[in-house]
Amino acid sequence: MQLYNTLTRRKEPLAPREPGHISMYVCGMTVYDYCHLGHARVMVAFDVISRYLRERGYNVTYVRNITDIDDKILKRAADNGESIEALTERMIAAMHEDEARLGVLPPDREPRATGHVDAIIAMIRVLIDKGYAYPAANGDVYYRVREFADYGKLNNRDPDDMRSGARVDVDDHKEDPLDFVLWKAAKPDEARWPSPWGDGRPGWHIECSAMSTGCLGNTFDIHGGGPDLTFPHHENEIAQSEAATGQTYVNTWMHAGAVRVDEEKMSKSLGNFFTIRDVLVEHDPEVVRYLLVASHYRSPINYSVDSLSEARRSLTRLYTALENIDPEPEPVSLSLAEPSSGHARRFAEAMDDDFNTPEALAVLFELTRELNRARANDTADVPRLAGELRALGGVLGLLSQSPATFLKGETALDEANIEAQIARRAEAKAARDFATADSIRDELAAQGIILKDSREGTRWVVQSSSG
RNA sequence: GGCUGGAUGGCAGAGUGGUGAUGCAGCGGACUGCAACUCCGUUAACGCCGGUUCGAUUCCGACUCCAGCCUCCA
Repeated sequence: MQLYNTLTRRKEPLAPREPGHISMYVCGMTVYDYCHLGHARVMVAFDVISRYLRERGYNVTYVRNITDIDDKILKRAADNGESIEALTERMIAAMHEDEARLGVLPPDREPRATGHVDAIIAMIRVLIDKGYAYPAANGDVYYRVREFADYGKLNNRDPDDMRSGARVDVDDHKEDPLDFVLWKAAKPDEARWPSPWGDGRPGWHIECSAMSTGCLGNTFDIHGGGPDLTFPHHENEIAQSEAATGQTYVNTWMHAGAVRVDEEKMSKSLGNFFTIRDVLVEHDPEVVRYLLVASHYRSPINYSVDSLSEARRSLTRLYTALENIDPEPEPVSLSLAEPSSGHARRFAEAMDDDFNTPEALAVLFELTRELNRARANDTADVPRLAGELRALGGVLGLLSQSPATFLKGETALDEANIEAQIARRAEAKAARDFATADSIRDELAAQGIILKDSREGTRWVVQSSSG
């Protein structure tokens, strides 16, 4: 397998530290608000990655943290007049709900910053002892960036070129403007933990260093996150972790592409974000997931109503091929490490190449065509092909619902009435009263119900208003 | 200004040194009472200028434009 490594800026063969086992840490959410589509992209991207690695035979330990103490959380809780804990618990529950609806499997571990303050303090202490950090007079503790020779290696940045003051806050308490905070002294009435440097709370970057190495060891295989985390967050994680342990922190850095709206980056700070739950009011979660998987995980994608309806039409083609399979699709065991069929092999080749999901989807469509052909000819391959389509789709977290559910939607339609209309139309057709038959079909069409005649009778699907 | 990445047919989106991505849309045909679904066929692309090569969309260089990061952000 080949994985693109942000650190080296090229694809490299996957070489797990421990044969057959992959340790993966992904930066998760700061839980002060609902998740938006940018979060969805990261969750889905690494969900697909972990699913595929497992399908490929690796034993994966997937850790994704929750940042549950942070300036934005303090502010939001105060604005809402609720406790920090009430806010974060509410948002964590919402996040779990959102990801479940998107078909994202839970990570193996979900450590929270507030649950690892001891480990954070211990790491800061090591950094101070080694001369990489210093307590300041105001009670903060800072990381001494100039002390870490490799600083900037992830982003190809030279500290000497990062003109102090340009966009970095000049802070009297720092020795150097590039230094960043490891421990933040608590102001009166702020949430606090005791520490050797006074009451306070962890800085943002240090929690990931402490939790990732705590869960996975000083060196692990894959570290992932959103596109905007490469600097400074991940650069700082490297500085902290490698200074503290003296070992390589991460072998492969992986970053998802940005989600844009109207050609502008979607972000909380710009306020142009769509929350997952808002989008799911109008759209099937699997359509959203399809949209996210239809582009390579590193490419930027533009979110729009049009792109969603196109995703829906594409997914409809896959589900249509699986509709009313008789006999039932065969359960297929894929064994993607040594694929048996041509489709599985090409699917695996695509995914082996840095998780090329668009190419993998192309294989699903080719399989779909073959399945449709087999159905038209009534060949014995139908259950096997259908089972294979389902199984390969499942690796991407797609095709998980029944075709009828997807195609007919969750609408509160009176199915008995629809069937009665269809029966009435069948009678009219039998009597060659096509005017009546067509008017019945038109009436149903006006309600968004599309009829499809076949040898076995008439089936119907709902044409989504959103495409 | 610095650092990354990108520019592919009407749209979305992979990929490749010489032949078909794929999906949606279009066109022709089959199926159908007519449609829808499906199938068969088909149109159509590689930002710009140089270089390497028998041959470049693919490799190299310049240029133009776009995006992300450099500030909390997934």
